[in-house]
Amino acid sequence: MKLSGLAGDAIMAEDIAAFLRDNGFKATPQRLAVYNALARSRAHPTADMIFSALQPDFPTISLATVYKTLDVLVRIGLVKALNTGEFSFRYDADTRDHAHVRCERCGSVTDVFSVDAGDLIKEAEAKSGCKIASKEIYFFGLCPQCARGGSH
Amino acid sequence: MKLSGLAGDAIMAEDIAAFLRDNGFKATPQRLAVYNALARSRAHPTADMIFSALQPDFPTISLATVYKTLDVLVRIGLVKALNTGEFSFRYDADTRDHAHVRCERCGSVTDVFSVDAGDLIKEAEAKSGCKIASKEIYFFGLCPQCARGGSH
DNA sequence: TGATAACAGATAATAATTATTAATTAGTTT
DNA sequence: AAACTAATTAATAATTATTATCTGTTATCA
Repeated sequence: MKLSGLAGDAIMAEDIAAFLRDNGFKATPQRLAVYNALARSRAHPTADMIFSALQPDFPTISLATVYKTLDVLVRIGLVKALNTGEFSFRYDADTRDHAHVRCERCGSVTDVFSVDAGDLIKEAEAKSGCKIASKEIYFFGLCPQCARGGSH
Repeated sequence: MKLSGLAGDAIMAEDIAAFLRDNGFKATPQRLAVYNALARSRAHPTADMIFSALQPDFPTISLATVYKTLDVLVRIGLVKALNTGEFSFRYDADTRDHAHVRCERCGSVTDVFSVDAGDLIKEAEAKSGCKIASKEIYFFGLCPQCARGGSH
């Protein structure tokens, strides 16, 4: 089975269920709920933010379940973990290659697509002698709102 | 006062002391020791690793002092904090612009210099509408030793 | 040299994440 | 469709990284 990973062409819940099963995991309501909450959001939420967002519909879900589910989703490649230098990890259901900007005023994290990094990986391999599989690019500054001077 | 930030042309301990004072901080033996331990290392150590490395010479230093010192050093620009997606922060006394590779087998973090493909920041600003001040690039894969097949 | 604000060290507190465990459930087998 | 079984959940305890507090000490400067 193949999944696009494109936020634009929405991944269906049924696809996610099948993909979990294909990878030897059970497709539980909790797992689908965590994935859907993440896919629905553009805020790159933390585990705790996802936990809070699920409270209305899944009042009995445990924070530990959210953590374990995110770990599973990252391992099977449905979700990416972001480390923007904050107190905790953020997560992104959009697995397309893209960079992120963290706003140093309001703390928001914005996507940046099509930053043409050329063949950074090839270049880095040549320079370092490492075998590189992936990369992450983080920018730091002000989001559009904060840059315009601050209704924060 | 101006500091090069170049690991190659070694920053003297006396320079660090003066730089701390210029920025309104006291130049204590503990602070110089933390800076020197970091500058001496190429391993991008965590606070705890620095704390351990200082035990022989500073058996009474506190882990909290190491954390507080690193915070000061980062704030005055003598040190950079790295988020390589691990459990904790790493630190680098080499403040020149460069990327890092984390080895997914042995956990080491390797420097990669001169991978700067064009003006990523300008491009990202145009694409995202953000005002960007800095960037960090992280690669993930295998370090030279592990890539060669594993004396880990 | 003495005054004083900044600092170090000890330790408690907090926050994020992981481990444990007993009860439940998804997916399979009859 | 009912039973089986291993995976999973929820609750909670434990762990780990980091920060705050507080008291005695020290670097700096007049």
